[in-house]
Formats: sequence, C-alpha cells, structure tokens
Amino acid sequence: MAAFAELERLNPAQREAVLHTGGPLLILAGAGSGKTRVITAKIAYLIREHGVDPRSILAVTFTNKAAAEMRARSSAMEPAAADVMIRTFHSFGAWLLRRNAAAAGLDRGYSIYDDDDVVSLLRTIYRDEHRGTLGGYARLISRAKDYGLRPGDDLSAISSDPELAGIYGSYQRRLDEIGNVDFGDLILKPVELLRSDEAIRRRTRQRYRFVLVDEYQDSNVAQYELLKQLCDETTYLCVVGDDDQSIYRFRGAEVRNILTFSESFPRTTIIKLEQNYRSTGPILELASSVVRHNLGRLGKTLWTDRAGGQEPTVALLRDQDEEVDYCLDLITREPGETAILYRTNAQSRLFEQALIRAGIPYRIVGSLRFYEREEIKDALAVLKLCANPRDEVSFRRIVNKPARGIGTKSLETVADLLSGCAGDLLEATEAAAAELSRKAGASALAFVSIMRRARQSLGRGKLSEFTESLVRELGLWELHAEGRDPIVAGSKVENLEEFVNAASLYPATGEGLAEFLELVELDRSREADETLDAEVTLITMHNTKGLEFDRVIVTGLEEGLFPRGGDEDPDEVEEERRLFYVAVTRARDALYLTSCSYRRLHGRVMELVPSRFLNEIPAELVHEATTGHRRLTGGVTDEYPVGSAVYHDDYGMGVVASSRHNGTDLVVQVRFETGRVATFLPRYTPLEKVSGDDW
DNA sequence: GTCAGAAGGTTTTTT
DNA sequence: ACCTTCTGAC
Repeated sequence: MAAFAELERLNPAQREAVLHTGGPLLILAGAGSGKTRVITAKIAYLIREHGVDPRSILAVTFTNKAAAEMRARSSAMEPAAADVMIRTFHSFGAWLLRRNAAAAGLDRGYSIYDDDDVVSLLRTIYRDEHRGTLGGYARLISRAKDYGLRPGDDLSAISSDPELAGIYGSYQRRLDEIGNVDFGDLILKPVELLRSDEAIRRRTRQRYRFVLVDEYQDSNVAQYELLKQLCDETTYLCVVGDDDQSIYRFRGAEVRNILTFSESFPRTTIIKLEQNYRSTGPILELASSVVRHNLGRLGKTLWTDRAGGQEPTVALLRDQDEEVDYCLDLITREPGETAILYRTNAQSRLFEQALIRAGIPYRIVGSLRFYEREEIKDALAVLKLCANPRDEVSFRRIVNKPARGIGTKSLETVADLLSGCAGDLLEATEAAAAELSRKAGASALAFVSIMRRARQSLGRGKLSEFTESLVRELGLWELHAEGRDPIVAGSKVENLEEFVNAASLYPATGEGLAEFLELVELDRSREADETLDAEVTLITMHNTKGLEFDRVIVTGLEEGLFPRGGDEDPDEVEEERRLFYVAVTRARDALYLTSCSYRRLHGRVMELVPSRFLNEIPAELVHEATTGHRRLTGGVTDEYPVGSAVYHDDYGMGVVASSRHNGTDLVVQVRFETGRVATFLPRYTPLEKVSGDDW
C-alpha cells in the first residue's frame, strides 16, 4: 500500500480526523483551520488506504462551489475520488428523486420551481391576493419545509396564521398535480420516500456506506431528517462544521443540529480543529473576544503560530461619506488585496460610486441575478413547459407573450378543460381553441403546434439550437430584441445568447433537457467575470463565508444596522454576532472596523450608537482611530459580567447574556432558568447579583 | 397593452 | 433614497 503523503502535512488534530473510523464523527472546524483539506484528505484516504469503493462515499455540501472545490481537491489527491458522489443537498435530493421518480410519484421530466415560480403558482390559486401577501406565504411554506413540516403537521412553530395550513395544503396539492417540485421538496420528498419505501431505503443505505457533510452548522431540520434516513448504525457518518459560523437561520438553518449532534447520533467522537492557518494572532483574539459572548455554542478557541501581526483598527467616523473616504484612503495609501464588507447590499452603492470615481477596479460579489431576468425566465419557462406540459406556471408566463390574443377569458376556458386532459396544458389549450374567438382560437392552436413540434423534435441535435429556434419561433426573441430602449434590448439579446450558449453542452433529448434545467435551477452562482483580478472586493458579510482576504474592512458597525434589529430576539443577536465572527476571520493580515455616528437610512439621517460588538472587544486589543466625533461609549462594563448569576423578582434566577452601555444607560440581557430571555435597564429594574455559591 | 404616477416597503439568500 | 408593484387613464 502506498504511503499517504498528505498525512505528513496535517497537524495532529487534522490527522486524527482523517484517520478516525468507527462511530459518528463531528469535526468542529474553526475558521481557517483547514477543514476542506481534512475532508478531502479523508475521502482520498478512505479510497487509497482502506480500499473503499469511491461509489460508496457520499459527500454533501451546501453550495455548488464547495462541491466543485471538494471534487477537484480530492481528485487531485486520489484520482479514483472522481467517482465519489459529491453534491449539494438539493442536487442529491434531485438525483434521488429522478432515479426513483415513479416511487416518488413524479415523472422523470419534472422540473424545479424557484422562489418566484412558487409565488406565481400561489397566484394561480389565489387570483385576487396581492403579490406581497402571497410572497409572505411562499416564505412561510418554504420555512415549514425547512423544518420538515407538511400541511397536516403542527405549524405553530412557523407562524400563528390560521390560514397557513390551508394555503400550504392547496399549494402542495396543485404542485403535486403539476408534477413539479420546489426547493423544499428536493429534501422533503426524499425523506418521505426513504421513510415509506423500505426497498429504496435499504438499497440507498447499502450503496452509501460513508456519508460526509460539510458546513453542517447550516443544515436545516429537513436535511437532518434526510441524514437520519440515509444512515443506519453501520453507516460511517462524518459531519464538519463550526457552530460559530452558523449564519443562515433566516433560511431555516438550525444551529441546534450541530449543537446536539452527539445526542442525535450516539457514540459520537468530537474532534476540534482549533489551529488557524489564515489570520494573525490579534485578529483571532478580537474574533474570540466577541463570539465568546454567545451562550449557545460548543466553545473552542482558535490559535495560530503565526508570530506578530498588526493590531486591528476601530475607526469611529461621522457618517457614511466619511466611511467611504476612510476606506478609499486606506486602499490608495497602501494598495493590496482588500475586501469591504457590509451588512446590507444597499450599503455597497456609495463604495461603488467612489471606486468608480477614483478609477479603482473592483469586483462586487453576489449582485448578479442572471436567472431572474425577464428574458431568461421566459426562455426557461419555454423549456420547462417542454419538459413538463402540466407546468401551469411556465405556461401562463409564455402563452400570451408576445401578446397573441390569449387573455384572461381564454385562460379560464383552458383551466376548465384541464382536468379532462390529465392536466396537460397543450391538450387543454387545443381543446379550448374550438370555444374561443376565431383569432384567439387560431393563435392558441399555433402556439400548441409550435410546442408540440418542438417536443417531437427532441431526440436529435443540440439543446442550444433547440432552445434558440423554439424561443425564436414563439416570438420571444424578437420581442426582447425590439424593446423600446435599444441598449436594454441589446443586453437582453446578449443574455439570451448566453443562455443558449450554456445549453450547448447538452443534447436535445428529454434527459438532456431535464439535466440542463436542473443545473440552471440548482446552480445559479455565476461568477461576475470581467474584473476578477481587481484588488478591491465589495461583498456582504454573508457572501464571504469560505473566502479570505489580506485586508478586510468591516463597515457599518452600528446598533440597528449591525447587529440589525433590537434586543427582542436574543437568538437573532447571537446570529449577528456569529456573522461578525465570520466577517473578521476572513482577514489574513489586517482588519479595520468602521462605525458611523450618523447614517442615511431609508431617506432620513439617523443618529446611531456604535455596535455592541465593538464594546465587547477589550480596549487593549484594538487601535482606536477617530475623526474626533465620538469615542466608544461605555466600553465593556464589569458591573454585570457576562455569565454571572442574577436574580429577578418575577423571572427568578438567570445568567447575564450581555451587558453594555447604549450611550445613556446600562443595558443587561439575562437568560433565565425558564429559558426566557429579557432585557433590563438596571437603573429602573432591580436585578440582584448572586454569587456563584448561592446556586 | 402600456405608461406614468402613486403607494408601499425596505436583511442577509448557499439551493 | 430607491426600487418594485399597483393603479387608473388612455
């Protein structure tokens, strides 16, 4: 057996994680601790040293980018790793459903509805509701699915709205009739399939003897349930994650999954990776000093053997204009790779304007919404209707675009005939043609015939040509090419060309079509190409996960902006604190934190107090740069130390969760034994300090 | 069907 | 402030 050289390059904890066998393994991998390296080495090691069949390994990630990186790096170590099943949770779900379509009650040509499509489908059911209202229900339905809940389940944890169950039920019934799935179904349906079909469950468990999960802290309840179905006592399950980096709660991520992993999976071994290879000591100390204030964490402390490093700087500025100047000054005075991080996308504008004015190239991450553009959604709808003639959402989008006289009344006629045609919209439209006016009937038949001909032509040629000629035949190409504004029209045509080009790798077959649609729906990350070599990156903190930069500027550290929201929901504040932790641990060498006294928000100037996160950093860990407007108010107070016990007459015993000055008052947040969390101003509310011996 | 003006609402967003 | 969505008039 060939020696596995990669082992030599690992630190002891990393090596232990790679070599571990037996029961479930939880790898708590701090930021920059070489997590991907461990997981890919583990895959390579299993194959090479244990002779494991690569096809019996399933590695699950959350993003396509992470999956691609894992595939590349494990294959570089061990070529046979190319046969490992490395996919995102959703793509694995889609694969499983496609493979077991009949058992899952689906047609193999099913397609996937994105969030917009979900709202459109709700709209076909509730014609008179406002889009905004339906958007709200779409979010609730999606959240319910994140928690593995179906319409009949107790939805009170999602919303107290009594309408939700009914709307969710109608939505799901209609979605199932159409035969498509939404993102939530890509997890939930596989769970249900594995639960109910013993043969498929056994077969799947027999195939995947090794299951590895990356970024486990971002998993939701439904994904946890999928893991439970995939694994039995003989499956080797290894999850890697960092509870301190769980920042997608609003999307249903459940940090408790990782906090309670060892209870859910008995005999779990926990290995902590705490050596950081990215940042300087002072940056790590700052990061730890803040995230330490979170109560709900497993606890680990990053360290580095990198010597030295400059002290992070806190810049207290007057307003956002000064903030922009401050950042640009840093960049021009000392060029180098720099990322400007912000909490909300709206903050990027001023930076962008200033960078353009200064002639500094930059790249902005995450604002490209290619697949949400009108012309692309139109082309997608055409393909989706081809793949599934029951797809009402796609049908409605394109049947009268460009206008061909098929209006509301015609569509009602079609809808009435739908059930007699097994939901097939082309058949129903054809049948409806006879009942319509001459003109509407004729164009309805023309539309049906184009779509039918296209469907029959599947089986030969390239999908790119298929797509282009169909979009042209339907008149959509021309519609977009001849819009009022020639510049807009030009870019629409370019986008359509790019879309068509993306399809060129696929054959024009039913299978190729389904595969292409799946790729498009599940992988919308598209690099904003062009200025990839720019030294300056503008990016939301959420988007920085997994990235690193020489110099990082975290902007907008103000109460109300970051953390956003007030003290109402302590879990929310803890999530924001984790986001802060993610943000600052992106920095390799230099870290700057900026906070403004005034900020224009929603059109008015607000006076803001520095973020509590700044007050949580011990003064000796930062260099304070001010422009004379303000100093950090209060600072860390030791009057109610975090973690100390207090007693309240009504709530009983509790532990101090946070304590800070908001400028005028001391604000103390307490988590009580009952689980309740409340915020007090000790100036008004008596809070008795209790010494450790008393309880 | 289109367009201007009003009204409304505003985090983050892997899939 | 700004952007999307709704509305009513043509």
